[in-house]
Amino acid sequence: MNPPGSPQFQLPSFRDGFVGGGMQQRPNGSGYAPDIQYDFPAHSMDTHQRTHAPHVPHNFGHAQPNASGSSFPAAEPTCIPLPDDENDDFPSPHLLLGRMARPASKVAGVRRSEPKGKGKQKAIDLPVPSGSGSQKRKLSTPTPQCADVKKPRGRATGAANYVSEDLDGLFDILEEHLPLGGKAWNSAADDYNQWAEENGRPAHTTKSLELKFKQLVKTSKPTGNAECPPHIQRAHEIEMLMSEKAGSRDLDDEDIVDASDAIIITSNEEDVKQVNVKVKVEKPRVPIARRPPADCIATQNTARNTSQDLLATITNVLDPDTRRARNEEHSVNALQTGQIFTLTSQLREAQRVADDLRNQLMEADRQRNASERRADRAELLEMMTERRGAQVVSRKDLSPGFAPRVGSRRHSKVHSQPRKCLYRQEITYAGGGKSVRWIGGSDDNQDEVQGFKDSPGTRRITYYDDDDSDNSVDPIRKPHRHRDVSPLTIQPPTPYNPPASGFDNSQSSGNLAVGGGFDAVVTPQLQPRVGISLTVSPHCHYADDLTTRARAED
DNA sequence: TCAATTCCGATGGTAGGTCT
DNA sequence: AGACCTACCATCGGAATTGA
Repeated sequence: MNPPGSPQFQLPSFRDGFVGGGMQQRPNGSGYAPDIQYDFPAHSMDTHQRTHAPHVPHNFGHAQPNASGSSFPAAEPTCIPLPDDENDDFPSPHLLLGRMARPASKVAGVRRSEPKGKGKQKAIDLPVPSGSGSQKRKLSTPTPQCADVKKPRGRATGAANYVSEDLDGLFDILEEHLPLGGKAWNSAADDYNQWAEENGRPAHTTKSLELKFKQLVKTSKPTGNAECPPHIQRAHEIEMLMSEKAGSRDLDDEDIVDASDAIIITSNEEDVKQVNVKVKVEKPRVPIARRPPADCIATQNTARNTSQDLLATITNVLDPDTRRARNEEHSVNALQTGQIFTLTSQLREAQRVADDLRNQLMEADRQRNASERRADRAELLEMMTERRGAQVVSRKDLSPGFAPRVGSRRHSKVHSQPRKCLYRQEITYAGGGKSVRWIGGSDDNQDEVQGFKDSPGTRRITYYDDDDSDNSVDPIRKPHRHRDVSPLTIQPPTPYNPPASGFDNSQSSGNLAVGGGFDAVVTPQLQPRVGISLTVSPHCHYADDLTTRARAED
């Protein structure tokens, strides 16, 4: 027998028996493993117990350890003789367990192709193949090939501190992205670096930006100064937006446990039975309780008994009143959600109808404009035809497929009494666009009667005509007596009916000269009097005569 | 010079997915 | 259901740099 403290008495710990650490000299000299709990006092051990490992049951294994090594009947598993030991003592547990203990033959993960380390160990031990595995680890952890080139620790050379400008730019980008995960942070960091490049600021890595932001968020209040720095305040605001985006918020203790709702668990069996009923607690939709930082937990719950909090939370969850109230709240939420959906769909439908009506209005406006343009062209052709005296040309020949308009506000009188047209007026609007109107009789001052005023920049050009200008070669007429709103007053030349023998019917370009067999150029003259100068260039032998007659002034 | 700041690596925890 | 794997995150400490 070896007294405690002797080398023979020293036994390995249970862990050492499996790990293979063997027997080691303990610094305390006792030889007991420090991580073993003994449930009997040392003074109560008899010789038999003190001889053998106190943490091994006396009937542990196949044999009852015996110093003498005497055998027992084979029927007793405890009487199986032990192999010879060099110490002639109870064999070490690690020797016994080496034969008895076998690892489980069926364990999870045996189907995996190759053994891998867990978590970071895998990334450190094994090279990460490209395109698979952890991208994050692949970036941050060097592979064995490049493990020799150890990245220098500490701050990188040339890394500049954050200044207010950098923080403002970072806050702007974070406020736009509201990153919640790593990918979002990468995107935000890309934008920030792009912004930094444009503004001549140093770029930072994603982790640096994230660390800086979270460092600002968790900045504690300085004692003695109640003013929160603006950048920290803005960081808090952005962090709040992130929480809202994630559909979570911090919960105070009052939100978690309401003392008035807590129930008391007694030893009554009926109460216990009620409590033990399985309750499927529905997951709350919003808000989700978000775990506060560890330091917040430590500071807020320091004085609170954790078990009591847990018990209070459980009892609160299982409270029938609380459950009923929760169900009612869920019902109300569901009803409100349904109403919101209904209103949203109605709003969307109304917007769609409004868009359709707007499109129809625009289409009708376009059609109206096109019709007016066609009507103007038709009227112009009609007037030109009539003034040529070509009565043989019918209207439908001039405008095939276009029916004459009847009842138009602006042109009804023109159509009904085309010969009453006294002059033609072209209106060029300041905002673009142009309109042509034929005015005669009492219709010429229609705008004044209706109170219409020309907008600034609007220009009116009026071509005057007289009823007695039937096919007259003289193109010059006096300005109409009714009004002359434009400094340029031009009367179109009366079409010239060429003789049957070969005059060409060319027309000059522009609105200053129209004619058959000659070109007419009208030049306005404002000094000394308002008038025009008309130059006619005939294409025939009448040129001299026509030029002489046409040159006139009023 | 030194406090503040930044970066990096290490460590541990958590949650979700996969596999047995 | 449980073990394992993986990604992600928080935290800490050391080292280097920055700027007052």
